[in-house]
Amino acid sequence: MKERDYDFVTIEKKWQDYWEKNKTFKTDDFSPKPKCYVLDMFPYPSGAGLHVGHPEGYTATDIYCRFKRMRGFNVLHPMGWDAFGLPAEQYAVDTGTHPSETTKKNIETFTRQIKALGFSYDWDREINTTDPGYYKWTQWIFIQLHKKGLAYIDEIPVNWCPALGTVLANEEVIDGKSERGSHPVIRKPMKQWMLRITQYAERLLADLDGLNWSEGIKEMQRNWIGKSEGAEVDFKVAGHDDVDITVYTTRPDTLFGATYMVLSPEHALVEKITSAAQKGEVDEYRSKAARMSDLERTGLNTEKTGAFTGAYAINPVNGHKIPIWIADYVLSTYGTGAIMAVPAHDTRDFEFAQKFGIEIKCIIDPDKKEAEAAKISVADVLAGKTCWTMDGALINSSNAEGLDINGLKVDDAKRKTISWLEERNLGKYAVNYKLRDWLFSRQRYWGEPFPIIHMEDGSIRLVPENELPLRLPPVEDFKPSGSGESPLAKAGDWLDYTDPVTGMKGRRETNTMPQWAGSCWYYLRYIDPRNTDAPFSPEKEKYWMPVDLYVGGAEHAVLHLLYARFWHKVLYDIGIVSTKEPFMRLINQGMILGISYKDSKGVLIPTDKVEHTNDGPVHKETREKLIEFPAKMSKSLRNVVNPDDVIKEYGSDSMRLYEMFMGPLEAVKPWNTRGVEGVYRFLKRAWKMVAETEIDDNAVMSKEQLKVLHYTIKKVGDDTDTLNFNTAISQMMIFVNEFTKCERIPREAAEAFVKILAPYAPHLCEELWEILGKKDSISYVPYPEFDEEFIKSNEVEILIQVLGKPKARIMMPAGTAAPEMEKIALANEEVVKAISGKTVRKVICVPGSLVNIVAN
RNA sequence: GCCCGGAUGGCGGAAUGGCAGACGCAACGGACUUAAAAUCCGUUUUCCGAUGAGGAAGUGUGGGUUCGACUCCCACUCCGGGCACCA
Repeated sequence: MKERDYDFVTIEKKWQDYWEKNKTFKTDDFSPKPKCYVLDMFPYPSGAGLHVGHPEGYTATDIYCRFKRMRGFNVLHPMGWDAFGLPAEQYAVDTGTHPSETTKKNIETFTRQIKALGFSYDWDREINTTDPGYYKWTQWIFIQLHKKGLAYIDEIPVNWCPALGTVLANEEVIDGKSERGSHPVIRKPMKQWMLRITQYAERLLADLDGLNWSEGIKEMQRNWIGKSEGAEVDFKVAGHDDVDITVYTTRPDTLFGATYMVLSPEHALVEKITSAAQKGEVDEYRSKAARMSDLERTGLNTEKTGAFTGAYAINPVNGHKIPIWIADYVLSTYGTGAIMAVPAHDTRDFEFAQKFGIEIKCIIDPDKKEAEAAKISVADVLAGKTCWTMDGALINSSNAEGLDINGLKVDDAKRKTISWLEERNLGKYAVNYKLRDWLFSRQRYWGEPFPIIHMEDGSIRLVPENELPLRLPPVEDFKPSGSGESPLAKAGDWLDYTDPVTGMKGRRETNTMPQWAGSCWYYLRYIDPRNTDAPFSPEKEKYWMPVDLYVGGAEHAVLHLLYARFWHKVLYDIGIVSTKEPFMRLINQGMILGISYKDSKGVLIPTDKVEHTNDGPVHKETREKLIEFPAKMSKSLRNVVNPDDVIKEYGSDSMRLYEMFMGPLEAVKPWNTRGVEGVYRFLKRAWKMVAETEIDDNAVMSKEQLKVLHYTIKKVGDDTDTLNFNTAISQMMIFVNEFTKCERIPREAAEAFVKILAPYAPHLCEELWEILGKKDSISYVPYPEFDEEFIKSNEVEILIQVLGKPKARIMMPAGTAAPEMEKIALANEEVVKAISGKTVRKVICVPGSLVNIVAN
């Protein structure tokens, strides 16, 4: 018996140093082995450091990578930093510290924390989006986008936040307030760089089908792209022969029910068609709408407002004159900014018509079954008292010019109406997307400068590619200019440009790119991170792409993934990447919640105000009983768990194991530090089983031992491959429970166990591997094989049920056929008792499992 | 409002349509110890029964399909996430 303690502090330090010194995880650029590219969403290195949510995904991918290496794959597993961003800039505004210093410090903390978890990254490929050697190529890609006509300047209303003195992106505005600081946000027109992502809408939508992503995420992207099909229909305006108004509708079948038209307040034709009598009212409404923020306009306030223009449109299908209104429930940015309103069959139009007393004309006789299911009275619909948006048969819908859709179902009526409109040149089939072009500039310092010069003749010039990177200039201070321009407007000489040939002067673009830019292509740079002549070599790209597994938080389900896919498709179109899609398989790890407490009134109590008694948690001061429940980790609740503390107490192998043992990777799970204790005990038992037990080189294992050993190899291998880490760990616990019964552990069992545990607890297993007398790292040792023969049993327990209720269990030889099973079952004493006095109607036999006797 | 998830012991969770609750936590009982910690062994879904033998119920609710349903279908409730006047 050897006396050794499971000294995780020493062991973990030892092997982390070993891996670093030996560059154990350095990845070959090319290899005859099959490749496997496993990617983590790289973090923004915040000042707060890592919390327990970060390592969840990182641990999962690390286990998978280590497993794949043992299975003979050439694995690419890199890490880097998405290091541009607002927090470092705001800190700079407050303290004058250059964001690069803050960023450097934060990256050091993150690196230390991540390395402490023993992840097998190839650190030689570390990248940083703020490194000029990296953003040189981000700028280069922008130039390619510009050359393809995908980047343009537009004057558009942006989210202007007076308190921050800067413009915010839509994703940084929550409920009309800034994400940071909750300051009010208003709309202000400003010249902005835009990217034409809408040009790729159809491909971004269609190519989702081939991806191995969860349906939920794909659906979110589909909804975001928001494709709809319908028609554009041209309406004449009475008294304005030179004006046509085009509306977009998904319901061309309801044209006969259109009783008014609505233009968005910003619509270009409003001024032209408004009658003198209505001008005052219309102007007032328009200026009111312009002053309103997005929140006020689209938020909780669903009360419909609008103003009549005094003009009338002519319905192309029946020549009826319908009033034209303006209302802010019609958006200028979607479709044509104008709609035909069919109050009988659109809930928004219905509300509006009711409020303003406009005619509601029913033209669909509701489907009886659907009406009943929706608890809607058909009579009310027909009388125009209730809105009906579902299927039914068209009524009152024919004209003298050959259009008759009466009696048709909605779908058929749509088709027929569109062809009628197209034949007469009154309208056409049309597709629309909710997706908008991407606002790509920020009025900030800490981002990639645009490689753009505004020449004094008004032209726009690209910085020549051989002059990249265009570095961020030093500035006096980082405060926003206040006018909306970025702090770069204060960069003095840096701004000036003189054409070396013509002498024409120009000024550099002062906007910078958004944080998304760097993260849109980082997965490509890892492939060839130090290349100074190209973003990456084509040969390496062909070998490594696409990413086989991408793991990250669901908060990036829409924007990051959509933007990155967009850039990738552009790079595909210019021929520098070989795949249409970057990420073949995507997993979103579930959020880890903290334990929180509330009192009977539901008031949240910070964790440091809680005392644990035998009766459960109570409030330290009031002694009131508290309810424990999981909630998002937050500073205010003081329920944030710091990985450093966990590692200090239990070691990083325990931390890794617990993160995976909590539950399925994709599920939302509450953190419970007591649970770490459980996996820590398991590792100690595993240590004892191998390191403190005599190894038996010549052991002959019992049938039961062989079965547990081989089943464990199979189960852990399968579960690791499918990322079901929690059940893999359970099976290894079962293995330890079985083999700690031995006085001497069979070498074969010990070695196999250390190998299958190695991806999960790599430090411990390297140490155990050394104790087992091995010289080299366990990282590339082939994964053990199992033999099905040992897993099969000669005898199986067959459950005998009567009417589905378990009555007896009988051992039978494996492979007993159904008729034989039935015979044995019916002869069983318990069974005879259970069915006495009853007639056997039917016997169901499932070989290897059960017999169910139907008797009554 | 719409879309997507989810609901299983005191807790985290496990179960190709085939023995619900594996594995772990917590709790309780025991061993070791002067004692504690650590460790080891055992018990633990609920109810009836005597604390036994035994029996009944049970996977959010109500129905259905099936010899058999946590699993499939229909309706509903609650919780979480996303979107939100997109015509």
